[in-house]
Amino acid sequence: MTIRTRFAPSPTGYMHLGNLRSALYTYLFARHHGGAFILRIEDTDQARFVEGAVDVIYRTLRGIGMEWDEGPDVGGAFGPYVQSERKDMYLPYARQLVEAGKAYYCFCAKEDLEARRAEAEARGEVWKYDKHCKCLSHEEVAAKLAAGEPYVIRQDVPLSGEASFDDVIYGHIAVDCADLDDMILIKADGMPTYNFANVVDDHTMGITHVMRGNEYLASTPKYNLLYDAFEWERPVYIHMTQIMRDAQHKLSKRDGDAYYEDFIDKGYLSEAIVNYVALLGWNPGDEREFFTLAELCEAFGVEGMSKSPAIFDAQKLTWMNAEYIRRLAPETFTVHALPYYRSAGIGHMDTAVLAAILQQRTEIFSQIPGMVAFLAKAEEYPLSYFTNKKSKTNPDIALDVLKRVLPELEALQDWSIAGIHDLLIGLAQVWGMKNGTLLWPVRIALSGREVTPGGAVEIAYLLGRDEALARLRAGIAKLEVGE
RNA sequence: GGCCCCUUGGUCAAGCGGUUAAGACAUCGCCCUUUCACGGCGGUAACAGGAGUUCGAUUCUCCUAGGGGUCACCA
Repeated sequence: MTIRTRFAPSPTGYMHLGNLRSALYTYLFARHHGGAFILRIEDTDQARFVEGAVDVIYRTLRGIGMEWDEGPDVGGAFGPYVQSERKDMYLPYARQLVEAGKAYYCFCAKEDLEARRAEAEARGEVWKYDKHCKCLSHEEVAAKLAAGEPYVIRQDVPLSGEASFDDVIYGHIAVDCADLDDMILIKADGMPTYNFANVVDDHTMGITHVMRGNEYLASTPKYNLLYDAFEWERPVYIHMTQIMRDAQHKLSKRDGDAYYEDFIDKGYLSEAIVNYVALLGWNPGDEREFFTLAELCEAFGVEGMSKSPAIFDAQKLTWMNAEYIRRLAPETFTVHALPYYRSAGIGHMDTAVLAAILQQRTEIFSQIPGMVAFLAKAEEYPLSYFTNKKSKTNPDIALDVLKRVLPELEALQDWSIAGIHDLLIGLAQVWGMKNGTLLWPVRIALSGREVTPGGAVEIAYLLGRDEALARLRAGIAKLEVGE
């Protein structure tokens, strides 16, 4: 048997990380077993439909490399793959169930139901549909139907007995039929409910393994009653955990950083996000942490899936992203960094040198402008920056050093990294001082910052001769004035 | 509230009757060093609680507690 899995998102906006991970696991499971991965769009709720959301789904999945074998835009033998285009196929299936005595027409008005529910709750009872309309005779039903009375079709759940199934991750799940409600299959508007459409779609599309969030765990026995009523073979169920923001709340839309796009915008690498998310709730069984999508396909298995929810740790994602950045070829780093260079006003500077000083220090690309702002524009700084114990320097020493360094640099022919480096290090040696004693004041005067990416040499080079010398002179003037 | 599920350091997480209870992130300290970062070395830190079963429980069972999910003509 060929394994067939599906990812069935609702087009309601951007790609939530929880959804992304569900899609990923579903994809990985199919690929690992040489099966098919199907994309189905669940858009039965037109009220929640968001324009362009389907494209977001396509773009995100493809951008990551998760290609689907069947779906709305690529076709397949089990189409259509958009639920709204399948709306006519559900009612016949529901009628088939009515014929078989596994479902029934219900004419109860919404208001009546709500009243009865309120009564039950007032008595402290749990409301369950009372099968009021199940007792209607064939004639009564036919009459109401003929009269055009609005109706829904409900699943007829046995009053007693046990409904159970075995989940791959959670094991045996059993619930008492007495606790199950007669859920609505077809709504008054003729459209199927999500639950019913899901069962029909999954079966008619030949889905063998249903992978979905564990919020469906408790209702799955009900789904299976439907499969049984149709005499369809039940799929294998794999319920997945949620991603949490903390122990109490799941990662949700209002956290502002629950979306894949949010992280891309902040300068995270797609590969790092996917890698991190894959590890949230799954482990390969060995010590590996870094995986390409292909490696994930190879390593993935349900044995490694966790049954308890995982809390999203932005710090670890950031660490992983930094690792991915460090492993980039310098040229690739530059491709990602360039937009940020431009916005920081240093787009004209030597990208090889920028990469050399920034790549090891960049955790997320959006940090770059803040790190390099001083290169584009000199910043105010206090004299206290010239004091550093380890480098054995203070404003007096700094003034002396800078005054002696300035003419040497002015005379330097070769304004390159090597040229500046050899000159400065050479001077420190000749003058018999620690490298730091000479380099610290120079770097402070050049950058105006205590902490900078790169050292005095790189900064002097990037600034260019004129600007570097100007900043040195300004530093000397500042030290002479003493403020 | 009924029903279902979950519970190893701050976080991810290994473990599947006998371990000094891995590893990673974070954190702390030291080293390297031209600041920071990178890198190297090391430290702190966990089996929710209680009964069983067993020669022996983190591991199996039950109970309690805490947390989550679900009880719609929403998906």
